[in-house]
Order: sequence, then C-alpha cells, then structure tokens
Amino acid sequence: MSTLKSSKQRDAVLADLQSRYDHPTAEDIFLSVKEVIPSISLATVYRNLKLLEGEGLILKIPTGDSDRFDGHTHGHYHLTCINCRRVVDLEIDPSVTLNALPRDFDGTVTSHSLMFYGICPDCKNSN
Amino acid sequence: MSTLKSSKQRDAVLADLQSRYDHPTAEDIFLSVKEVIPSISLATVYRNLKLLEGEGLILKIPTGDSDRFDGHTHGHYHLTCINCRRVVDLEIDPSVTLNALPRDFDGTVTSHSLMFYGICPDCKNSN
DNA sequence: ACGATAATGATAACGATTATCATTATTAAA
DNA sequence: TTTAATAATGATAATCGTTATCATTATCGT
Repeated sequence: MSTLKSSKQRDAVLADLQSRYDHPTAEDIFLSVKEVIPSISLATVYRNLKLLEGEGLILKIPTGDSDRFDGHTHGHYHLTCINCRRVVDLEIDPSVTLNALPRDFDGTVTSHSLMFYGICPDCKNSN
Repeated sequence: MSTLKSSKQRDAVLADLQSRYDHPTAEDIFLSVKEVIPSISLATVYRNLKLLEGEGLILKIPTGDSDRFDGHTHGHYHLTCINCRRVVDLEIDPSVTLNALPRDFDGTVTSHSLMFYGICPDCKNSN
C-alpha cells in the first residue's frame, strides 16, 4: 500500500489545528494556513484533514452543517451552540453518570447526544 | 406566524419512521414512503423531516456522511459501524459513568463522542 | 362554497466535499 | 547526487446531499 510522504502543507494544517481551541471548518483552516503558505489549495486542506484523521492526529466533528475539526484528541466533550452554531469545548468530570450530565454550566445545555463508533453485531458476526 | 396544516405525506413520513428501528437516510425514507404514496417527492420528504424534527417528533443524527433519522425520541444511544456505516441502537444503563462507557457489547466499541446542544457562554452573556 | 395560506411535486440552485489530472516534491536506492 | 518511483500539490470539474423556487393543489376556518 501507499506510504505517507511528508509535506509542508500537511505539517502546516496540523500545526494550525493544534494551535487553536476553536473548532474550525475546512474553509477556516484553509484561510488560516493560506497566511503561511499562500499557494495552498482548498483541496489540499481537505485531503490532509482526511489523512490526519486517519492517522488519529485530529478529530472530525460532524455537526449537521459543515464538519468541524479538532487538533486536540484527549478526551473532552463539545457543545454546539444552537444560537451561533459555534462548537465549544466542555470539560466534564468523567465520574459523572449519564443520567446526571450537565444541564447547566457557564452556558445552558438543552440536550445531548452520545455516539459510539465501532463494529456492529452484524459485521462482527459475519467475518 | 404560520400554522401547520395536516398532510398525508407528513403523516406517512412519521409513520414510516416510527415503524422501523434502523436509522434511515432521507433517501431511504423517500423510497419506503413511495410504496404507499407513489407521487411523493424527495423534496417533500426533506421538508417534512425538518418540520417533524422542529416539532420534536423525530431526531436527526449527523454522522459525517448523510444524516440519519430516528422516530424514537426516548433516551437511547447509537453506534456508527465503521465497517458498514450502519447506525444501530445501543441501550446503556444511565447509571454508568462516563469513564466506564462500554468498550464492549454485542459488537465492539472503539471510541465515542458526546455532543451537547444549548447556548454557549458568549451567546448567554450577550443578550 | 370561499378565501387565505400551507403543502405539494418538479426541478433548479446551492454548498460542502471529492475526483481528476498534469505538474512538482519527496524518498530510497543505485 | 542522479535517478526512478510515486506521493502530494494546485486548479478545477464533478458529485452528492440538501434547500430554494414556483406554479398548482389541499386544508381549514369562516
């Protein structure tokens, strides 16, 4: 299979993502990295975001509208603001139980959704 | 403001969603409801999914690819299969803590993400 | 029935993301 | 250090999911 070769564009995308604590879209990252590498193409940003996600170096956050990305992969959670559509970090004590998840913090929580990723029973049993 | 009028198309979309336990895309629902109302348009399905979601009668599940929908709004969770891309239900004891979320059930869990919805601190403080 | 307007079906338009392709950069080996 | 193989790039076309438009039809209170 193909082996990864280094590129300054990919390094710059990763560096940008690791330096910020908002949750930018691909377009946001493109505009930001463009200041450092003016010739970079939006397609290159998308390509490298996908590669970096595959490497486990960044996280893709599906939101219903444009995907957001996060350069910090340690366990933490997010809140999507239903007013401004921003995605902000939310630190939660991991000893809290599901039925006691925050309804209230510095902002206001109205609901939550929990998605697991893995192998479904059907796929697991048909190998 | 505008008041909702009943329509058999909307009723059919809701009935379809409430009768099934997979997590169909808008296209899936379109094909299924088409068997009952052959003249229905894909646009009508999208329109009504949005209306029903606004009414709180169904749930939209963002997944990174096409959105999925769920006609069962009681508290339960989902697993996205990274192999077949299906979304399946996952019942979890609500007394479990975040740091003890399942790594294992009938299938296999490799990771999870928790998204909250509400008002972010900035929006809350600038009203 | 009637009038106001919400809902429909058909389809064009849109925005986000991916594919294509000719060119350039990286890498390991000669 | 050339060279050959191939991964990565930039530009842009294509795709795909979803939304907007618009003329027509259905619903509902009067």
